Amino acid sequence: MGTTQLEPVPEPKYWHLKTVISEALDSEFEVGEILPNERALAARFGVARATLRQALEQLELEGRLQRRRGVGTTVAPPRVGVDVSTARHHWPAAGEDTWQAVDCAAAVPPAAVARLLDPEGEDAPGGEPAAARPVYVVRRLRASNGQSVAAEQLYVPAASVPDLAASGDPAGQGLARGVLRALQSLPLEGQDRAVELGSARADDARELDRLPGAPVLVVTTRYFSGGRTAAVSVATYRADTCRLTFGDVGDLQIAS
Amino acid sequence: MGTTQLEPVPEPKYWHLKTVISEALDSEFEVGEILPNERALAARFGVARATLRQALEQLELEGRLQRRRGVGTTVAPPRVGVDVSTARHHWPAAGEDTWQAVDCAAAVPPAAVARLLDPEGEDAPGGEPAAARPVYVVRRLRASNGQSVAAEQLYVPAASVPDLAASGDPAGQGLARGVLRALQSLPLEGQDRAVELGSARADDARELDRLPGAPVLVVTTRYFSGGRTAAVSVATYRADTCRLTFGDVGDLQIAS
DNA sequence: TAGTGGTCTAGACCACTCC
DNA sequence: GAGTGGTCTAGACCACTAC
Repeated sequence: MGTTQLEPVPEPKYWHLKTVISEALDSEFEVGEILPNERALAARFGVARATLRQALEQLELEGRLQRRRGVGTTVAPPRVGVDVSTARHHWPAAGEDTWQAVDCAAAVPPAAVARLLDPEGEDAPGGEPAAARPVYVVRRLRASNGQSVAAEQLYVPAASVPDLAASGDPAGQGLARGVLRALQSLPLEGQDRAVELGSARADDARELDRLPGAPVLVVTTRYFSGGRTAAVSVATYRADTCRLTFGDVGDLQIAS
Repeated sequence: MGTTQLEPVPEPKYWHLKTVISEALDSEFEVGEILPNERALAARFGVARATLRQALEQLELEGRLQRRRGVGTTVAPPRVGVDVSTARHHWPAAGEDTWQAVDCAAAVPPAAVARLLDPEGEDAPGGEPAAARPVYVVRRLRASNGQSVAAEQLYVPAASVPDLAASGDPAGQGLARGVLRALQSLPLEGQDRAVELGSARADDARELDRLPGAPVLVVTTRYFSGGRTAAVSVATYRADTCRLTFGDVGDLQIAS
């Protein structure tokens, strides 16, 4: 490309750069191939490194590139589709293949989650503010092709799993499985899902092998039982490598 | 906050800044209020403007802030939930309330869309490569509370709407409505949906009142009819202001 | 015209990975 | 230790909005 000069309404340099590099990725590079380093690329295009980085950041956001500190910038494979459909209502399962329970502890949920668990914000019978009531927090990881693609925290009020207290008090992974098992016995009356853009918290970022603040797709699910919100799941998916799919093909079978 | 010193494993400044500002937004600002300008904020926190901007960018990505050139930075209202559920299969409708048809033209679809329309990549009977066959491209806008939240291009192969050619050849909005009407008469056998992160193309950005490259949620829908993919919709939603909801509450009615 | 956010530069140093 | 991407600085100018 030699059209760097004479832009009548000059688009930003980083935007133009992004286009040029994107086309080069299509025609001259294979998946997994490593690009020249940022200083070399900046020199080649005659821009400051910060400007080049702005273009690379966009391409990484779009899932075209993958950058790793100390290693380099590589051409990313196409995003993997991960199924998050709600065709059949079901509780998070304990012995599931896609999700793996990692840990569980009792904790006070963040305010946003507390609002979902208890929209009216009513106090507990004892007068304790509902928002400050601790809940079980089950942490799970979702893998796909050996890669971690999502980290979830599942918030379960103790009231939703009353028989759990009787079964002693195992810790960590054992407790996680116990909570998931206890949920299975409840009648699931409906669920509710939302997807939005977020940035990875430090702990989720670590489990997803990303830096804190990396862009993620946050999937929030409410599970309804007994006329109440019995559990809330907040799952963060790597936005760079994932495409969330809602399979809903009806009576037709599609190859792909 | 005075814990700027003595970080044993110092987190990045912009990350710390983001946290501090985020807490300030919760406690000291109202929705719609304008913040001090970037130069003033950078001076107040003792960082370079670029560092401050990194924090603001993250907060904008999370939907906490809204920045407009020439105006300032304001506290954003909570994200609006927009329903994209597929509970009942249905074609995009012509006289719908949420979507408004804007335009229509015949064009060659981008390669990614061509692959969805024709997974086998088979040639047309005449020998013309299928990927180069033009399709109707209907552009629609989705508004919510007077704000444009999404821009869509709906790709409809001429083969999907055979009776359309007979009805003359209106232009623009008229053609758009004609294509949508013609789709209604087809039996819809299923649909398929995916959500991923993208950055706004220049034309979509203009219609969404954002800068090119702004983060968007891209919702791709395939409509199946007659054993084929009869149409493909690519809708880009403003990621900063939107939360995509998949209402699927079953037999339960939830307030909120 | 003044003030805002958006772009860009040319440096510097740090954290990390790999050899 | 060499090389990578990540963070940060202190400037500059531009495009846009509002008065």
